[in-house]
Amino acid sequence: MIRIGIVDDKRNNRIILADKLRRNNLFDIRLEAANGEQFLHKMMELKFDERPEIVLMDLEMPVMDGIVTIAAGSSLYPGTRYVVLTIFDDDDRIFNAIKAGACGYLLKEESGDIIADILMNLWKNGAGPISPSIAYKILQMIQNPPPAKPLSGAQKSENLFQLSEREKEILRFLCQGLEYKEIAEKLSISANTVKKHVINIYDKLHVNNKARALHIAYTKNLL
Amino acid sequence: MIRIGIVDDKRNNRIILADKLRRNNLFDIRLEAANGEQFLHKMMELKFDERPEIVLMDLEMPVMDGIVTIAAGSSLYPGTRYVVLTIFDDDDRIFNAIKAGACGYLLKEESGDIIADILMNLWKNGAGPISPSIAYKILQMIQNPPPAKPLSGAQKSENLFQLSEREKEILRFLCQGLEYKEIAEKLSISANTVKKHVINIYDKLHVNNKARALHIAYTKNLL
DNA sequence: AAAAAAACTATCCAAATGGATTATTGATGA
DNA sequence: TCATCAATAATCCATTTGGATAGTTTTTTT
Repeated sequence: MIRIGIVDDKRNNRIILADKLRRNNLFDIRLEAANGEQFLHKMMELKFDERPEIVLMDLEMPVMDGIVTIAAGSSLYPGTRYVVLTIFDDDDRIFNAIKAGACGYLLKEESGDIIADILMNLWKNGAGPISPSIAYKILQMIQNPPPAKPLSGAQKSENLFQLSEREKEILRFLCQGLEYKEIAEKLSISANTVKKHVINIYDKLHVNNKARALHIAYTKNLL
Repeated sequence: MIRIGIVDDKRNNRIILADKLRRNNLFDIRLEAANGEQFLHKMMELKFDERPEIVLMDLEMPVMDGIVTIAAGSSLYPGTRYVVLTIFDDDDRIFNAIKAGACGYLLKEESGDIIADILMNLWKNGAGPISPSIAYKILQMIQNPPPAKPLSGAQKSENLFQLSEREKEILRFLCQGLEYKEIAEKLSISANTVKKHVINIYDKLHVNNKARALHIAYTKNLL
């Protein structure tokens, strides 16, 4: 049984999808959530070996958008793979999702059998479902790297989490292991302010402690 | 009819592949070569509209290696697309081949039908053929760009800090943002013990807080 | 000029962390 | 066999952190 998570804001969609998957006895729906916030929260509460191995993620959601959710989730819980589920075959969004850490995408209309097939394949071979047009975009990206960028691996991830300049600055200090009051001194502000910034950063990254924030910072190149 | 070229040093491979392709009447094998040198020579002798539109290129060849051949060929004859055919799916070579100008990458074991399908698709849509498992590898390369390796030799920073197995284990949990008692639970030991280990880790890394320890862990690949 | 974001400051409180010290057990090695 | 070391565990104590809440002041945008 493959442990599956479903994130979609429409309750009906979740039910339909869960039904499709339950039809053959290969999938165990372990987690349902109506938005990213809820999803991350539920993931946190699950033990490692209870977390879904594959999460089907809707992109069009209120509260916390699917791409941000994948970015945060794939950093925090690398044992889980994310497959985008969407009604639109919109290359750009899917491409962004993939950069955020998704390993494939599926259209919602696909039949239960096809979805089941693809998920099985993902689980067995680690090969995610990727449409030819997406694969081609990826290729082009490698062959023609975006202009005026150093070809060294580090590319700035485009402010996926909407951190302000000040927040990024403080995140960098955090990564260096400075304490609130040390950062405060460096910036000539109060330690209370630093703390407030840090809490705001945690909110934006959807985490609740320094280690997790740094984990995202390092793995998503936020520095 | 799509004009095809096949470059492989094993005569037998060329024959098998040509047979696979000839089975349906879509492909016209125009050029065969046993190595890069020979391939480029034959290309030169052909008129523009006789040259293959797609070349299937083995990588493992004597005299002139497939990657160099693609690099040269794609410069000299941009009207021809190159698809790498190989038995190995080794990340570095894929990456190099693609940088050299290959527009797709196929494993030799793929069935004739699949190869035919993919080539047709390449011809019609310009979308390069990529086996799912290869596509996934490319994805991963994009998602985790290989860290620009700083120095030669001692890449395998073999336990530079002399951490014990237990300590490394605990360091990994720390990086995931777990607290002492969560780690304690996972390992079925006391939180006090975890704390002791953490302090020992700090000693070995010569740091005095979590953020600095994680900084070293991430930047020195201790995970 | 008004409204909306960012940045700044503060206080209270609970929880987590770090440091130092002491002690038992089992495994490894000289 | 004796010494050492890794792993285990506990206690005391000060400091740091996380969370909630409530403000003020700049800056930016509309």
